[in-house]
Amino acid sequence: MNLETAIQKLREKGYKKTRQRERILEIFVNQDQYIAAKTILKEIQEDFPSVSYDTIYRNLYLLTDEEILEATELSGEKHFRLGCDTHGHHHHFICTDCGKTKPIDFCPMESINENLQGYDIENHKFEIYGKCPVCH
Amino acid sequence: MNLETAIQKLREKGYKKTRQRERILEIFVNQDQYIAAKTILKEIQEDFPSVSYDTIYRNLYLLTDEEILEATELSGEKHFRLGCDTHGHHHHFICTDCGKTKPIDFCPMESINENLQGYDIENHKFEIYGKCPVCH
DNA sequence: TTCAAAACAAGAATGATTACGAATTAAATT
DNA sequence: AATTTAATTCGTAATCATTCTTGTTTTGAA
Repeated sequence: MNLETAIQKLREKGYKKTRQRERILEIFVNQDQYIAAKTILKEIQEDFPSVSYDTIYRNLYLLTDEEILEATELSGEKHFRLGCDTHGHHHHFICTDCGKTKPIDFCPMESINENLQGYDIENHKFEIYGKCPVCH
Repeated sequence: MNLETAIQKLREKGYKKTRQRERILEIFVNQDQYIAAKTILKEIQEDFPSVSYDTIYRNLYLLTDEEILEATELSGEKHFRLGCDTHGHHHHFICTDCGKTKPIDFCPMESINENLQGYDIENHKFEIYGKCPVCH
């Protein structure tokens, strides 16, 4: 997903293009890793010293709802990354040092052969943690 | 894992048997589900009105470190449950209503066939969320 | 240009979690 | 049983991420 596509996607839903929102998107487009909200805040503040957490969170959640970003919880903080829609549904290897990720196409739900009759499955999470080749 | 085994395990490591700690363990021994820290606090307060969060968290983390409990993050709060060491390594179905769990023996790491050469795998998480038969 | 909806800023509020000094308690030792 | 000491708890304050409130500004369409 590139910047233009994302902004177009938002525009179609009636969301406006703002400089802050664009800047937030830029950060994600340039980095293939999960990023914490406070890290985003710091980066944005370089261009807009007065952005508030409110703006950051509002946008991160909006972008997540619109499936432009994906969210996960790492050590008690929500982290976000650009959704790799080219892969469709997928999971991640996540580096516990640098936060960089590697998409994993394998989905356990395809192979699972457990009796879950009577259970209403809504969602699932599969993540592998460790050190990427660079940090290792 | 029963109460006596757990306390014995702690004693061997030099940890003391306290009434608060015993009471926390009791709660987990009697319930097969993930429980939030604040729920534990409330229950303990019935017997010890003056317990503090410090005591709760200190013990929950101690028990988790000693592998008597398992922890996971549900909707922004840490939840704990008794580790089912009878099953060895396993995963869970977690009911998003009542928090009750069903162990899942299937482990995706056994079936995965992804090229992760160069990656140092430390850990993984696989959880299925949904409604259990009772809540469904 | 005008205007309403959307978005933002500033800071306060919330809620989970952690930290800390003083007091208490378990368990080993005398 | 009394003493010792290290672990543990209590009470409270602090921290940190996140959410909320209110007033102001910006965007994009008419």
